[in-house]
Amino acid sequence: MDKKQVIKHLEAIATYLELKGENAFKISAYRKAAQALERDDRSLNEIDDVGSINGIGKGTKAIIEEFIETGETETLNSLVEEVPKGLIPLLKIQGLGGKKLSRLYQELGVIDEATLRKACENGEVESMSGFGKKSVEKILKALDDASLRPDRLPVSYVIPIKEVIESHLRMMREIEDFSIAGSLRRLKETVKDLDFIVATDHPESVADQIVQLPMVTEVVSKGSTKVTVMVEGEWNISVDFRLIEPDHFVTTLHHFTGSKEHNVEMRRLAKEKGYKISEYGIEESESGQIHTFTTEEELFNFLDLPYLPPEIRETGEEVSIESLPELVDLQHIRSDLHMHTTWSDGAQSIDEMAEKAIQKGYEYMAITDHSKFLRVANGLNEKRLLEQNKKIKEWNEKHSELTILSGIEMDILPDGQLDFDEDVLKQLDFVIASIHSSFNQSEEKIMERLMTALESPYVDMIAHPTGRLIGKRDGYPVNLELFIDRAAETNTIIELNANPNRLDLSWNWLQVAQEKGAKVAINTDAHNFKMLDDMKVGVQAARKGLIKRETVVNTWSMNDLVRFLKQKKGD
DNA sequence: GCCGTTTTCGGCCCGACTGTTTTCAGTCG
Repeated sequence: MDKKQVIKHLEAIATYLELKGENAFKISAYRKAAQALERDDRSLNEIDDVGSINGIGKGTKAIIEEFIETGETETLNSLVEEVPKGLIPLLKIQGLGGKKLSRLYQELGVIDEATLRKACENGEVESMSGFGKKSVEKILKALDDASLRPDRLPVSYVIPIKEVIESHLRMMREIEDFSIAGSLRRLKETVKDLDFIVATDHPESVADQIVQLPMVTEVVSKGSTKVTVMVEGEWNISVDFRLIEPDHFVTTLHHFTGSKEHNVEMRRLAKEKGYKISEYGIEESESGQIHTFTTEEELFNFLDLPYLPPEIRETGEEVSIESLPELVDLQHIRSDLHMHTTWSDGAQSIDEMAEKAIQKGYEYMAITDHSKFLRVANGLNEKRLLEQNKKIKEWNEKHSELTILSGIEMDILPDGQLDFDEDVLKQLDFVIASIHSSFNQSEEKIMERLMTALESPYVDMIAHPTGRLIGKRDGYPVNLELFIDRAAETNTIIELNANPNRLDLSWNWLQVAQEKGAKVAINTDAHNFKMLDDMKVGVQAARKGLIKRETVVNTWSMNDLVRFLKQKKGD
């Protein structure tokens, strides 16, 4: 029995209560209890008395204890008997909440997708009070779309959509300021929809322009302060625009950046101090005076909080942080240590990549093409690698504004061997080891492969440690505790691969890595120069894990990095 | 269902929009 199971059980109770149309506060009490348990650092065994946790009272405590003891609870069992299981997925349909669904069940006998569809089609739903023609249309459409789309979309899918929308908003003259908000601004790995906050004195006109945008395929709703549209692509995604007066921009942005838990904590804190927060400002409860702000920094400072960047506004715990260490920021980045060129499967030459790195203000960078094992990527053999090495030396002699480190992204072979011998690796400035093959091996075998790389004094960094592609594949099985421990002990750098498909290692494990003293590099793994821009996404992901500037080796000077790498080799 | 030196009852974060109503409940973020 572990904590996750208990959390799931409490959440299941909440969902069933919702379907019963129970009191909303009762439902949220169960959800709060689940969250409280999740947020507690301790494992289930380490918690003496769950009742002592804030948010868990007598009732929930009894349920938790019953569940731990017997693996089930009377509460959920009777709920399951009362409420048909098939109703649960129907809660996801826009516009159907617990109350309405509960009525559909009780009055029409709707118990699952099929019966709901039938009740819509034969006119029963439309004839119910509170429902009408439009409700039926919406439900039917949702039922048709439901199977087409995953619940949440990978961040790599939505970033380009966000950027196109931004380019249109930038051209609208009546918009004073705008920003992405919501979970994309917090850089969740997957998101449900997009939220934009738009400051304007002409909301009607701007709303008219927004619904005319070329990517908009459907207008879901259009009011004086909010417009919701659908954007079709491989998957459909809904996009909200909040149109607000410029004075309210910052408080609205904060509000809709969330997370929900963050907002709840902020409001609680504000209330303690005698204020009331809404998207329109912070109101003094006594006098009714409303404060607005020009930056989010001001807003946080007003409540005596340090500036909390969007990425860390997740669990609500961040609100009680007393002081925040200096987190890594895009401006701190001095290099990119993982990229490819036309020598293997990249699209640009060494010169072109270097040119771009100079434009970004980097002081140094590493060229790390694939090694010979990766034939599909035109991996370099020893001869070509040393040729490239020579070319890079020549480049460095001609240029003073940037130094290129000669590197390689060397495969860790399926049998655990490294693709190059030590006498070759010795001649390089920066050696990356990574796995691109045999993902389906056992965890034991995968760990053997990773350990070989970690133990080699010539391997400086492990790239994309789990091999995952967000929303597409899970990656190979890694014992991350073990991996991180050994990386920290051997001073092997752990990569945060900034490619939005990867974000590997993930922020939550990076946080563990930092605690254990491991060093991190944020790299783009660029295969063309546009991809060098992914650095900003990588930095966001790192901040989400509260990664400090000093933990990230590519914020260091080149001399500091070279010294660190030498030490590792025992020189 | 949880919580509390403004408390053991009556709040619980707050506001907008839709679709259905004739003033608002339900849903959503």
